[in-house]
Amino acid sequence: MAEPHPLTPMLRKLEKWTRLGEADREAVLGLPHVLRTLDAHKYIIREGDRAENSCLLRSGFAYRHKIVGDGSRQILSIHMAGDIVDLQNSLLMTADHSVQALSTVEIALIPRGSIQALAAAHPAVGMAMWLDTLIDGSIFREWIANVGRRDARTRVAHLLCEFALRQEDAGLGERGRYELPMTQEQLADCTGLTSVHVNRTLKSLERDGLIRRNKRSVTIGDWQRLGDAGDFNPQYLHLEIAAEA
Amino acid sequence: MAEPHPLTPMLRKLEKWTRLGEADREAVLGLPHVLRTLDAHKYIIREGDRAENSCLLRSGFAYRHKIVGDGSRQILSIHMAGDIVDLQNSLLMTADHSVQALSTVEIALIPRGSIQALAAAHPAVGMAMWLDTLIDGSIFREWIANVGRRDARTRVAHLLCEFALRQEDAGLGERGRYELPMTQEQLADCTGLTSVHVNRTLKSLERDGLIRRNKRSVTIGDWQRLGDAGDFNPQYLHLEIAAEA
DNA sequence: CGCCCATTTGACAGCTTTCAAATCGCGTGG
DNA sequence: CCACGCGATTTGAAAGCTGTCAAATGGGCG
Repeated sequence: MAEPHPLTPMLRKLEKWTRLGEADREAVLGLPHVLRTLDAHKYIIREGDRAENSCLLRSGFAYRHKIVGDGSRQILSIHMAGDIVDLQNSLLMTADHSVQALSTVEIALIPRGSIQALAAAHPAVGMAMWLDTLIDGSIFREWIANVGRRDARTRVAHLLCEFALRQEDAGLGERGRYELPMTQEQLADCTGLTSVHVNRTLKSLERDGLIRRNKRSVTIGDWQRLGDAGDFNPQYLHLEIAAEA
Repeated sequence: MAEPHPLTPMLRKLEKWTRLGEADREAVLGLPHVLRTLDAHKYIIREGDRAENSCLLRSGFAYRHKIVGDGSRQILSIHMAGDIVDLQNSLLMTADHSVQALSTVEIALIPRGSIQALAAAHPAVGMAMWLDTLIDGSIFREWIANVGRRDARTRVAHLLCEFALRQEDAGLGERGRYELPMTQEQLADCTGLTSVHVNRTLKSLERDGLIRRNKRSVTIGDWQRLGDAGDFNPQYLHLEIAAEA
């Protein structure tokens, strides 16, 4: 009957690679926070805002993006339940991008000062958060390569593979079939393409039997072939690899 | 006459935003390390390698890159004296990209275990390294937007602006004129273009009076106009902004 | 049932790439 | 001091992937 503690997903995330002591765990759960529920499209943070909070995504999906000079949008990453979306706000003063809800989301806002104090008082927790940031960086690097050097078909297939594994890892489904809560326009903004071309690409992948689509759900017909088509090597997600001395 | 300590640049980097205590400083300088000098083109780390060391770049330039399925290369970031290039190696097990020397470089290799121990024993240093990682991430995000949503001219101009500010910040020159130690092919791999098109773009920027070139040195004729052409907002570099509670 | 947004589709334009070949820059050897 | 060699830079012409513009179709919701 006891509700699980609202920050449990954060603990799960941090303990995926690091073992925390009891005092560390208590300190994490003891973080002050404000719970919010936001509808799809609502902003969680806006580029240029003074960073006040870090944000734990407790349920739902969100995305980070930037608007460039000509007004077009580039999505930088997609986040799902358990992700700590704005850890950089703990140390950087100004948000350099926006974060928006993709679906209805439940979030916990944690004041930056508390995150800093936690890291200072509990180095093991600090290192776990640092590790999370490092993995974030690894995914960003893969996205640079994806939009910079792959053709449309490969980019889209790569993105579909990434979602499959991350959703599976987050316990939200299996890699063979999952919900893709994004419009084709949003997929286009992830891949640096146009929605028109994403549509053609998706249909091409479907025609070739690599995926099947139904509403917003994606079924991967042939994981091996989709991975090949997407030049996908999951190593950059660091799903398995633990940190150790 | 006393040689400056080889790890001094690391201290400079870490103390740019954070104030460290005397014990912290000593701990950083006390890090075990191996000094190396590598010629241009040599690998500092190869994708897939088991990560053993983090690497402080003491002088020279280096770049990180990935090779995608069709064999083409995407450069992920450029590094210059003072940068700590492979901090992610401290916590992640496997290198997900390669790092190569762009010029002759002097590096210091620091065992991952020592970095971890340092972060555990000196939380302030750990947080400074974390902050460095966060800024890295911010630059990666800007690069995603750059290759994903800007046209060739804008991408190249943006890159030139970034180099100008970063070299100035690193104390290697002034923003109005600096050495660009890269071939046009490498510039192409930074921007997701071909070297042919980079060449045309550079000439176009030059023809319009935004830059002048001489060998590998770049003079920025009109900083304002180049910044506009490159849709450049330096905020993402977090050059000024300090962390505070 | 009707509105609105997302998905599709077609024709055409255009930015970049590709493919080659010429020129340039510079260190090396005669 | 000049010729040679090789990688980098330039240039031109043509092809192609992706974007643009419009319009039709489809699906969910009040």
